[in-house]
Amino acid sequence: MEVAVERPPPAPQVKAEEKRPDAKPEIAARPPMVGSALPIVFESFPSTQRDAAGGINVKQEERRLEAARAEMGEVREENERLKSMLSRIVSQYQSLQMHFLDVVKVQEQASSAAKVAEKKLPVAPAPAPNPGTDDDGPDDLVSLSLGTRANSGGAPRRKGHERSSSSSGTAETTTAADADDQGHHQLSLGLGFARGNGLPSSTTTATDDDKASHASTAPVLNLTSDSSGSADDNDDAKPALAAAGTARKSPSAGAGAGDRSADDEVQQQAKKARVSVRVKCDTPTMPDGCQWRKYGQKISKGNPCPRAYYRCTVAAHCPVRKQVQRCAEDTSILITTYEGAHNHPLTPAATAMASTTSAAVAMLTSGSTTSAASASLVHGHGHPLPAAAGLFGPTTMVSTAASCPTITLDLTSPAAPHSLMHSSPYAAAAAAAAAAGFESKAFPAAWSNGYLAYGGAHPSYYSKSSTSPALGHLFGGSLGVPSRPEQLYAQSYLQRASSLGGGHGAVAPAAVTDTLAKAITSDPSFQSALAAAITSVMGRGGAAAAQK
DNA sequence: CGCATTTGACCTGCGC
DNA sequence: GCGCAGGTCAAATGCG
Repeated sequence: MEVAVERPPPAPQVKAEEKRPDAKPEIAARPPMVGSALPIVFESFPSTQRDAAGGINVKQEERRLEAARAEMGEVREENERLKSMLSRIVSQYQSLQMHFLDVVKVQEQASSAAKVAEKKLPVAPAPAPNPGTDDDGPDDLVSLSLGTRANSGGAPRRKGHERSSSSSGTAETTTAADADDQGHHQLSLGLGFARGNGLPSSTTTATDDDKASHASTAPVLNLTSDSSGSADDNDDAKPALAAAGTARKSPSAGAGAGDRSADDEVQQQAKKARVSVRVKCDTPTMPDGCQWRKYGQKISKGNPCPRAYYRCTVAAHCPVRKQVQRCAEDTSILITTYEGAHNHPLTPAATAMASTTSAAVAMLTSGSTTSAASASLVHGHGHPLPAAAGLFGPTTMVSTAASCPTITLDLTSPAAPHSLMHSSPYAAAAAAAAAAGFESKAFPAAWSNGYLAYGGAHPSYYSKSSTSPALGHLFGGSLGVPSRPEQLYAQSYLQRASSLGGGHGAVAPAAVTDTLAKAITSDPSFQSALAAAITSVMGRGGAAAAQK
């Protein structure tokens, strides 16, 4: 087994990054979140503060300036602490990965010895074990590709809805190369399952898709859910594997699906898993950075609050939908259920949420099927659902009993951020978000200064978004999505390792918690962006380690 | 006037 | 097969 490496070139992920020529891959080299390097706009000291007589209340202004300087100093210190913490996390990750690679090597040696002994057996992929079994071999390595899809130059990009789209002008597949051809970088939300070695099917798929989609400007749909795809892959050998319990029962399932259009199939795949997010929110919908159009409302059984149905309207044919419903027990809690994958560039904040939810979907789908392609998450050992719990922390629930398996990120329970920090940074962020109440929409001066002005440089993204553009700048435009599989791998592995190791892997100082709480109270969508940021940072460390 | 929302009708899947 | 519930459609309505 080897770590699946899908490393697209570090193309700009969002337009925000294009505005930052100084952006560097290392987080430590980034411009500080708050510092003199940033064009801070002192909005809180406008010229209108001058008195009407034309004189200046010098004392008052000086006092304010001093306060602002002190505040900046504090934030700078926090920033330094954060940076040191991140570097520590990265180094710890690297050592963990070295250890992991050692283990992998030992396993590879063992499995190669076993293969020598079983030379008679065909090479065909064995039927996937039940999720949770520990006999995932190296071949079962599955990695998750989340996010930016720059032209990866033939790198495995997709495994799943492999299907010839050449016969239809409504093809839903467009490759990253196409996106580049069209002059925009496709920051998309992809859940790709890439084999750690070989990848014959994905490679051919990419080629086919390239051919088919060159004539099309259809948008990308990257949610590569596993059941159908794997059924397509293996329908001759493992027909029963398609019965993952989530797909609509279709007699024509498989590569030769006759009546079902490609669009339908994509829809089916996108519908398989959902992510439900529970947050305390006073607004009608959770500000997640996307534009939504309401298309229906229903009173569902057991809840007097109506359930609203929204469709993403950022792109014309974006398949993403969400359901919004208030909790029956506590109407201040908003339950937002996301379904599908965006086929268009996202704002950083929306990307963060999308990556969070899609990562949850990845966890879910990796554990909800028995296909070989999705035998388990990344390192493929143990129980996928616990793995999901490890990623998302104690505030996560996974429900696979329903026809549409749903993973619930409960950001309302007042969990203890400090303890959660030990097991999952994401959970810590979620808990911090919960502790912060997720309610304030006001930006304190420290956050509104500079960031808003700077981040607002991309009106095309934020013209109608309900989410502050500040987030885009906060994360440098490059943290929206863990763009490489090893990033998620890194995240998952580090979290697991750190939890196994008694929590010494990702211990955060209390100051970080304070920072989180401060930031989260600044913007309701910060928690999602933060989650993606942590994911990305850790992933970056993982990528750096993988290159060594 | 165009767009978003509302809302009743219709469709589909699932359980009995 | 029937009924129920969830989900979607589309005409009507409201709003800027």
